[in-house]
Amino acid sequence: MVQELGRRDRLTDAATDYVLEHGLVGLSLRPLAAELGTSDRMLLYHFDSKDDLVAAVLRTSNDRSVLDLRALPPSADVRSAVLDLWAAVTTPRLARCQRMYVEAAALGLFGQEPYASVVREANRVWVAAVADHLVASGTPRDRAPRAAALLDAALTGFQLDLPLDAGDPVLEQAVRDLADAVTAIAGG
Amino acid sequence: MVQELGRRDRLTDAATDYVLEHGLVGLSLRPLAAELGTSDRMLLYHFDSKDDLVAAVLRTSNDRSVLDLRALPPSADVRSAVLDLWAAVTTPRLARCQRMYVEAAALGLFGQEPYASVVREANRVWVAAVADHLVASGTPRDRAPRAAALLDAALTGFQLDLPLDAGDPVLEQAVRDLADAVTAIAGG
DNA sequence: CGATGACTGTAGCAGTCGCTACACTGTGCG
DNA sequence: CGCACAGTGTAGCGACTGCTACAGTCATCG
Repeated sequence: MVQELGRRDRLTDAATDYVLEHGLVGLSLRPLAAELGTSDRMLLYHFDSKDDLVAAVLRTSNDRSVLDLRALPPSADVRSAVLDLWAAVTTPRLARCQRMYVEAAALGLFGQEPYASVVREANRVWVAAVADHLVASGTPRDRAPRAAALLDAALTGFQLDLPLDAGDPVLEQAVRDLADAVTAIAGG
Repeated sequence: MVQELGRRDRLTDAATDYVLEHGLVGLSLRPLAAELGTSDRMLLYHFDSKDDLVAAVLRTSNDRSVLDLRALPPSADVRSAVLDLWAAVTTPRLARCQRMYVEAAALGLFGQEPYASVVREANRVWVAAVADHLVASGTPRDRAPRAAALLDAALTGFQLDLPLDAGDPVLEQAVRDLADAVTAIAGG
């Protein structure tokens, strides 16, 4: 039993990759287990229930997101901070995480657990990281929460429409408008 | 067979109410049919498949949203247009529709049909209605699409976080900031 | 009248779901 | 050694899914 302590952790990691690809909604233990080279029996052994596993996956994905976000170097000014954030968030790796976050948040909209509670915490941590990046890029600390609130909401909204009109020039213009808006909040 | 032409339509309406309440994700024909005083057998007779029914429900909900939105009287200026829009969209009746839209959009994120295609169309119509309201409230016509794009994204994002931090003063401040931002786009 | 077609109830199919009972392996510890 | 126990495979339970086959009931129309 010494084996490896990280058994469950490695399963969580692999499961997260799978769910990021396939989505939360149709998620079923048997196909997931098959892709992981194990069985549903084992997943329910290491996690206590499907909800438990889902919660772990959600947290792992969010940890990755926040890690990526905090790895960003400070931007030259607030305006480029927004543009850099948008660029980061549309990176395939981060976009997947964001997509799953949105999915989880949508499920949480109807109060369904474990989504609702995990999403609440995830959002708190994520917005804090966004605010920190804004501060590191020249936003006064007391303005950062307001700016981050608008910025986060708009970014989420953009991402929701992304597959609808990818590459739409109106969308790209809206991102620039958002950058100006955040700059105004930071500077006013 | 003369009976009433609106058979399917009345079912669609009632089904829409049910889905707005219970969400799309867990949706199952039998409980829905029970609440509607019929059977799954009948739902599949009037609609050809569950997907067909879901698409009808999605369209009905969106029609209601857009109808409500277009019923709004023009606002005094762009800034109050945004605030009025936010007020309208947080109305219980409209909030439910928006919530389901977000859920459908999230499902569409993974390319799942019929969500993806219906949501695309719904978004197009909705954003157009938002743009029209901005124009009616003093936004120059050529600025309206840009303004509506940012406004819609931010509103959607706010709604996604609404159950997380309802009544949060930061959120309310962010709405005012959004109003200023849209005003800047419209006026610049 | 008989026939046609819209509509509905019953009953069930084939499949999937999360989850569990049970037997088994291997390893470490006394 | 013998015991305990983490980990694993097999097999299956009961519930639920979308959907369908089939047999009917009615009003309408030739």
